[in-house]
Amino acid sequence: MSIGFNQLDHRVQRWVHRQKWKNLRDIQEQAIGPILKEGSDVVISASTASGKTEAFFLPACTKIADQDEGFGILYLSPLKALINDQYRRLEGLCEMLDMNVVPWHGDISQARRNKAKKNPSGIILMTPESLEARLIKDMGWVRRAFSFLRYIVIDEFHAFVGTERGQQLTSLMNRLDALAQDRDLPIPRVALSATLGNINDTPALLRQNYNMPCEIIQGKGESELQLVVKGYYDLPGAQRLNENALQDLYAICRGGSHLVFANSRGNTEDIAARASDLCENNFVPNEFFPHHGSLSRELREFLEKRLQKEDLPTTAVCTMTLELGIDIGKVDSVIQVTPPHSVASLRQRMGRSGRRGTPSVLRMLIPEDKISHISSPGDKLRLRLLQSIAIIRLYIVEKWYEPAESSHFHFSTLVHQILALIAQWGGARAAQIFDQLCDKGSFGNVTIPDFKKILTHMGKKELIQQMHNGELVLGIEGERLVNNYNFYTVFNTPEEYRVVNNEKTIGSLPTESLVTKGQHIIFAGRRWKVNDVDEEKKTVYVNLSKGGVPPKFIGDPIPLHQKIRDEMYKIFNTGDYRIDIGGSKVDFLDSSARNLFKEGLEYFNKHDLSRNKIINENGYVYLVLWASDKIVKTLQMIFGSKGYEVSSFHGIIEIKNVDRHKIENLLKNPSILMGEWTNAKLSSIIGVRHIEKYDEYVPDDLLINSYGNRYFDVKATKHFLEQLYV
DNA sequence: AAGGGCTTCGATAGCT
Repeated sequence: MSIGFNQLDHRVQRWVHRQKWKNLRDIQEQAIGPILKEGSDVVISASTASGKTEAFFLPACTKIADQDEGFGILYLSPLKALINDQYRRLEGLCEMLDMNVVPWHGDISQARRNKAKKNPSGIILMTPESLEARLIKDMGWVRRAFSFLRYIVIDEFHAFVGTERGQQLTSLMNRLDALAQDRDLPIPRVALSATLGNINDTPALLRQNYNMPCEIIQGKGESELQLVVKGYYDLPGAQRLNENALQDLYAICRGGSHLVFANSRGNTEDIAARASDLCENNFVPNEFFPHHGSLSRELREFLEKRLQKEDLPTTAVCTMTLELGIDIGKVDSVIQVTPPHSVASLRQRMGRSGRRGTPSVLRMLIPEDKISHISSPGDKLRLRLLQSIAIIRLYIVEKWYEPAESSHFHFSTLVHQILALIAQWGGARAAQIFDQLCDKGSFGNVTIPDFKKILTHMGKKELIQQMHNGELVLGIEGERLVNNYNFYTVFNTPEEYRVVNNEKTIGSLPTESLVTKGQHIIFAGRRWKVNDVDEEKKTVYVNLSKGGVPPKFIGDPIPLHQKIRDEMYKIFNTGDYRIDIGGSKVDFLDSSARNLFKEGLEYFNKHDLSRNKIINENGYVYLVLWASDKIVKTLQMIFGSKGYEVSSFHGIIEIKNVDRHKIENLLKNPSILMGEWTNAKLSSIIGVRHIEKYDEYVPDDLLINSYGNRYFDVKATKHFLEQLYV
């Protein structure tokens, strides 16, 4: 083997030999030096199943091999399922080293935790929430157990970036550093990630106060890809996937191992159930199963295990629950039904396909409505197809994907961390809290006046109170929040019904889905009749039955990035979507998708949409701007504030009963149209701004600000309009 | 008329 390999502990080397690896992969080789040196943070970025985990653990375990006191490695993961996977993968290596490894999350038994608690050593695998709980409940133990900690490693780091949980995560790491103040250097942080929008920004996201260098290790590019986009004609207003597409999907998947991404839980359920029906009609055993966040853990694990069995044909119809690195092996192909929402998630999904030596295969099935008198310009432009093509081109040609939005304020999480810090220490001074959370912490964009405002407000709401000596302690309401076990999570959890069949929980439904007794529903890929709804116990009882449609699942908006709309416009403007490979143009649309594209392009040209921005049809003025959803939302609010009846769909703004010239004049005079509006002003005319878990404890003016910056962008809109007619 | 995801948590009572 290599020089790097020789630096590994001989027991680690023996483990590598036993895996029958001929040599270490490139990233594994590269990681050895920086990890062993312990003098820097490290980012390891490579595709799924590229050996990232080993790239970290081989050298890290070498380093802590002979340390028998205290945990040497803290592994943090966004998913319990991932912790269980990693535990299984680490067991062999750790046995070889006679090293402890302990999984620690909400589903791990008390007995197991107590054992680890008495004798902390080796590797601990945790969720951020579990670490939060330990810090609050037993800081003394954490201080002792982690006093010889050598590394903190975060798996699927990209899943945290820009989110409330990400803020909590970095805050937790800072709080660990603060507990270990006698160390010369802070504890090295290692991020493992598949997709990082802009990798050079990652070090700053991993550690805010930046008193540690950071090494970046990047895996080689993607492997070969095969790809086809298939188009379908739907009846106008069709709600469910059309029969032809379903038949194709069945024919593609039957007998193999595939992942079908269908965007919504409702679609996922519908497709899984109807593909199962096809199996039944064809007298073959069912091989189609749904996988999403509302299904019980048992059902999900059953499917994950089944996917690992290579000889058993299995198709998972899934949402993003199968995007992250849960161990399911590689599949023959990925099928995307209806357009993806982002390049980043398409990339993530593609990482699931491509067995050893074979290219990854992507098929997109994109239905569009047959044109009728109710068709909107969005239908006529075939925007679903166009969006699919644009995302593919950005992925393959531009090799671009959305960077995570890391500029949000997340005041809700700040409130949470203030409470957590006070609870952890029993009390703290305002200056200390600011120093740790804001100045040196993950809330660096919060100013001192804003921080003071938040503390004052928290006092008013009895979350905290000030002692005579100036120290802050929990107030009555603060005690109530912190002592609820729901406190450790920083994100919102909607109220749900349990769905029960024969005393077994098969999943949960949001209470907003409003299921009623006697209703027939599709759930967990099967058809049921609702026998009873127990409002008290929040339980829905179901029995197997026939017929039915999926219940309503309610989701949040997923805004489309400006770059995707730019690409969509560019494709129609040039009239060519094909990809240039080695000087020849490669077409990846089937004949009906090509037809759909042609129809869209004809409509684009008919209305001269490379110059013209307005279509006047069916009593509406449609603004076809090719702007990001954020800009569209901003404009929609502004037109709304002027009294127009306005809505938007697929990025096209629709205004009812208005003269097109009036609107055109406004678009041509951005400064008049935009007036004195700011993000905050727009946000202040919205009724309810509570989005995140503890927003109700955030002062209103701060909330107006953060809500405004999240959903609107007046500056970008102004800039966009200034470029519109030049 | 029409579109959309996911994650997680402790202690104890009361039972086998």
